[in-house]
Amino acid sequence: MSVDPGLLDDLVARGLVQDTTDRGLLAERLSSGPITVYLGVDPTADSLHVGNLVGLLTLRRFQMAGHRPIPLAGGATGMIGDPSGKSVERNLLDDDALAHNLAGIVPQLKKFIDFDDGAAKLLDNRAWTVGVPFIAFLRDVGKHVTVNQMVAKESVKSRMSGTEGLSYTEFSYMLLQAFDYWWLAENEGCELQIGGSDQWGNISLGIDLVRRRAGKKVHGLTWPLLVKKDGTKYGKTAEGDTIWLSAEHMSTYRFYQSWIQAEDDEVRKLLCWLTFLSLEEIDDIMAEHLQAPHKRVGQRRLAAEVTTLVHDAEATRTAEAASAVIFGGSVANLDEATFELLREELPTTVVPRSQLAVRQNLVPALVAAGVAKSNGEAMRLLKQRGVSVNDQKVDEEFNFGSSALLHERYSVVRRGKKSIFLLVFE
RNA sequence: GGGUCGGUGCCCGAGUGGCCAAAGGGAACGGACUGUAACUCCGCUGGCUUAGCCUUCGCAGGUUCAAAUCCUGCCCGGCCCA
Repeated sequence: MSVDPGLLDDLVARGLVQDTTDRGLLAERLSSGPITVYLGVDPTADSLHVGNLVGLLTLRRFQMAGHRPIPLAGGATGMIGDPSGKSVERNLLDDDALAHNLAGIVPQLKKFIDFDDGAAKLLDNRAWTVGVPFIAFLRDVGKHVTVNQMVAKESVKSRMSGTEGLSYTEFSYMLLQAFDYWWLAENEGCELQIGGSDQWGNISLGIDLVRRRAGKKVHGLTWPLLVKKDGTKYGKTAEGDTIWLSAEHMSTYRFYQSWIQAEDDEVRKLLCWLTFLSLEEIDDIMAEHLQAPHKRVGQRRLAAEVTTLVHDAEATRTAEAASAVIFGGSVANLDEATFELLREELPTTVVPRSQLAVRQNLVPALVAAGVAKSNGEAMRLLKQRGVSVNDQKVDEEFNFGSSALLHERYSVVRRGKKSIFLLVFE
């Protein structure tokens, strides 16, 4: 089977390479034939988020170049908690939570990788971890690693000098991950582990373990963490919410919008990292974007590509349609079918029609709909002219009379310019 | 272990008995501008049944008409000494 020899150069050009083990050796190995590459994802929540997306797509890039990917669900490591990049000790997940999280994540892992004809393999490290006796682990794994080595890792150093401390449990995390690499090297012929740059310490420890215990030379590659230009972690919307891949956690409309709202300076990088567009195509898009930034060509393409990848083309179409409606003009002329579509995409609150009869006051309605967190905040927003109903600015005197309903049941409530809520009276 | 300084709202930080829901800055949020942008400017930021009441200044008690502010104990951190 042949492989694409340009893979590593492409990854570098996309800015997806932070550190690698010996670059020359890795390049040579990658171009000489298919390699088995693994990416670990711990089930810390029941859905993946954008942070995981970079890794999954990178793994997919390896597959498209002819290599064999192993997405690894960290059922065992997820029970311990990785201290890397974490400033505080984490709560341990119980079995139920873990099973629940795995059930959510595994289908997402499958979505990005092609498993036909054994082209890839999905594994859970519980399979080879939970049954290992403690004494055996200490003898077979612990003996090959010095505490000096472990303490020298940045993730450990920062926690030891900080105020939070580090439990022995989390301290041991890197041994488990190293053990995974060793197991995969022995049993799956895995020769490369990839991950975010915060994983470098864990990956390199695994490489050492494989060399000492199995006498094999394996490789590692990390990409920079996805951060904004101000240095804060990406993966949050403007409102500070995590960008989830699951439609249950974040509607496809909001997912789409979170890319539309990307900053100009970040679009190119996001296109490189989160789409399979070629660099030439990306350059063309950016050139067009710079001609007329207000058209948001880059953001639109980014949002469409990523939404289609994570959800599907249909989700992209409805999100585009919803966006056009919401940001395109007055909401008053929309037909009923469009409202039913928006209903699925926007934060929607169903209000009993009986509330209309009592001429429900606006303030509690705003709180109930999630527009404001408290009556006080609702009052403040109203006072600042920050709320509109069906594109009409309203004040606290406003009531949801029948005149406020479109098609006799819908009211579109906006907070500021970008936050939008739908009320349905039934 | 001893000494010492400190722990205040989302974050930083002022406040050392009443005028404190607590200065100032950052961040967030709303408004103007704009490209669903950046920059800039303005407003605003505990809750409530709002002339008042409730919760909040590390935790638990206490003194006082009144405590973020004083006292006691405890927990946590910085620095110095051992």
